[in-house]
Amino acid sequence: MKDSPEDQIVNAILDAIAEQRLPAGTKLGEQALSDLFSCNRANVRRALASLAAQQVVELRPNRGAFVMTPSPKEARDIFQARRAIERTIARHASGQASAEDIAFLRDNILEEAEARKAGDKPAELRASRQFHMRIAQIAGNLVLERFLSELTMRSTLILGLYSPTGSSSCAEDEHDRIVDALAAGATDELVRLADEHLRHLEAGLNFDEPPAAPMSLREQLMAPRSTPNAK
Amino acid sequence: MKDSPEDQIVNAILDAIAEQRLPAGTKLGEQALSDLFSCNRANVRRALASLAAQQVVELRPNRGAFVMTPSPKEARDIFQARRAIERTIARHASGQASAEDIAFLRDNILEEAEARKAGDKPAELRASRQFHMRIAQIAGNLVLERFLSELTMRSTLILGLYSPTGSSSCAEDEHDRIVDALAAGATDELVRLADEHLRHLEAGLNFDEPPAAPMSLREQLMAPRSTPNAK
DNA sequence: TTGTCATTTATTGTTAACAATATTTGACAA
DNA sequence: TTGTCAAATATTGTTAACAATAAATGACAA
Repeated sequence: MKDSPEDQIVNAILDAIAEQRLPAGTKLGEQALSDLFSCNRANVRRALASLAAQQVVELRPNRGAFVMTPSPKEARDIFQARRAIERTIARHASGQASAEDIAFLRDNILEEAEARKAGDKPAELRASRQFHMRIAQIAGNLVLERFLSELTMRSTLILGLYSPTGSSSCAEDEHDRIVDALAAGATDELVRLADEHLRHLEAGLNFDEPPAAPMSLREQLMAPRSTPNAK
Repeated sequence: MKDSPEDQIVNAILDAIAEQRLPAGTKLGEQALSDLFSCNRANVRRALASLAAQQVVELRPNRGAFVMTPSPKEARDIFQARRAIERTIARHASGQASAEDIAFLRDNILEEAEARKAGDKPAELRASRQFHMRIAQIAGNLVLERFLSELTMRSTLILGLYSPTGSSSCAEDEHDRIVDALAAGATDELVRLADEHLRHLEAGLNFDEPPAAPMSLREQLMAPRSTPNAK
């Protein structure tokens, strides 16, 4: 059961984006990737085509592949779609959660809180994402699960761009109450909480100041310092 | 504004599937495609990777690419997801349709009816699909629009597999009433009609007899006749 | 005839070389 | 210094050849 090199690349990039290690706008050079994963460029190319089909990567002809930079309008669309899908998921998950599911989710909340306290952003984001995805699994619809997977990925990019650092992830007590409703089989309550939860997340965004300029790998390493130019 | 060869292939295949000219299970050979579109295999490969990411094509390692054959369980998931998404779309489209939108939709209904009378299945399917997609455009959410595009594509495959030939497409009077509700801005009514419409479509499926065996291009041309074997 | 197996053929997977296109660099002039 | 332009470099796009794998063919034996 070994993954094809192409899947490896796709998954590695998706993971990196989900944990905000790859910010929006980062250039994904073919050479760099084929070196990293020690495979030929053909595989890299196919992987990038897959990611582009999922709208996670933008393919500019003759320029290369870049991590997608969602516009404010796209951000709105994505969160709107997320609400529609997560509400549906909540409705179908209600009453379907096993004891292990509930245990997993409670444990996951602790994990996220710890990561937040420790200042480990990647771990925090990973836990938060797992929370939402686990509920999707409970709902048992693979199509909705895949859609949500794509949307959480893009949400992470949005948070990285438009979130006044810090408010970027979910309020943990909301997760708490969601598990309570899920365990109690309170469908309407669960749907309401899911919707509210996402509205809060979206409300924390700030589109006023333009997103930080797209970075290349070079610029990330050049240490911007305090731009020593001026008059 | 010319399409890249890769996009051409992707769109040609999507169109063919949407009009049921390419049935589920058809093998998509790399050579055949690169000949058809007179491009190199690298482009074909990337196109197939994109289609696989959209779950419209299945990639079997060392075997090639095949038009996806949705299982009954997948069919259920797909229609469930479609209801969730089209309901949301209906809600957002309500009150947003321009006069041209309504005119287009009314015209589209006629077109579909004519195609049906003429026995032109591809034209009928194309019109029906356009109907749903136009409403998605009115709703103005590109994410939901793309999701629906993928789901209608896969729905067509499902209808081709599990529909007792004939009932395969939408009841036209339902489309009529949907346009009425859309034009009147009757949101709740519109959502209800959309949901019902999809339930009717799904109810017409029959999973009892197994889907026709996966076809290769050869078998499609060999003229199956009445299998002259027996005792 | 019918089933099995080795051989042949076709198809997919991989790699490398080359062409076309951007990007960077550095020289030069204002 | 600052702006512009040409040369140099790096990156993406295309193509062809080869290797690995699966499918089809045909010979052979029962």
